Amino acid sequence: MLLFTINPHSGMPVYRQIMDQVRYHLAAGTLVPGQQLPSIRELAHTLAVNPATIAKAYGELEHDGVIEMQRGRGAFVHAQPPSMPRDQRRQRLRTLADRLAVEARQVGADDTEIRAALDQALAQLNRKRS
Amino acid sequence: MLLFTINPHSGMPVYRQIMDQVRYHLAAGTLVPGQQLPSIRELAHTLAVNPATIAKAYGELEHDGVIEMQRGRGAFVHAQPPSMPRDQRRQRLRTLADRLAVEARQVGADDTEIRAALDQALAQLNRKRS
DNA sequence: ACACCTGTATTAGTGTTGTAGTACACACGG
DNA sequence: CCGTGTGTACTACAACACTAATACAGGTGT
Repeated sequence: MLLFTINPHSGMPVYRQIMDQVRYHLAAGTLVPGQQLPSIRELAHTLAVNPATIAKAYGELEHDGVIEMQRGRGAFVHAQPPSMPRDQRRQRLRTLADRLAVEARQVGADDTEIRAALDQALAQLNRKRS
Repeated sequence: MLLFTINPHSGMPVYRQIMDQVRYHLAAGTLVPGQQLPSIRELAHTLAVNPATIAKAYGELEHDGVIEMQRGRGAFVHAQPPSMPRDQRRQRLRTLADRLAVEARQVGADDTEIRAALDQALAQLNRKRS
């Protein structure tokens, strides 16, 4: 199964597209803790990009505590997901929610529309999780 | 009243901090359609940055239809806010909501926490609006 | 021990971003 | 008409981002 696809002309940097997709699949449950990821070289080959680009994506993900890399073995999604202290998590959530709220208001959306969009996004993640 | 404050060492570009604050105040109702903004030079002076930096922020905001600039007169928030077609707005909201959902899951938040954070963010905007 | 897998480090090139400086052009008010 | 406000256009430059190329080093399995 092909887990990743990239668009080199999308304007978004390749390494970031990789990161986003790992995060997405993790949030959706397509990737589970402990699971092995494609090796740097393998993924670089199938996506036709330089290994250093994948290495950068994986390196950042490791720095964020999302995945774990072992020489000679490969890359794996971290066994126990990075758990934030509740307070710090609350603050982070507020930052993210503020951003959504402001940008949504910007396009003229009201509270109901915004909540509905969030509900749909959460529902889709939960559906894939099953 | 001082409407803007910036942190040159935050890592986030100054012009983007300006943009975010204009958008925020607009969403919160602190800035209302038609209202005049501080001039490029004036704001540049009070924030101690180069006028071109403010010009860039204002320029982008104008390109996005948020504000309107007139030579010799000044900058004003656009009279009628940019209204998107419903479909396009729905799609945009989903993109924003997806991002929030994925990043929130990343820090281990569950649906209830996420919804609560959004409710708080919306409540705060509505409160200032009054 | 060896071959082959893995990630790591270093260097470099190319483009873009962010800010600054400076000079220009239009609009208003005396 | 002229001075002073305004936004605009241009160049320059340092910093960073992104990707690539290449060589290195540790782990695994036979």
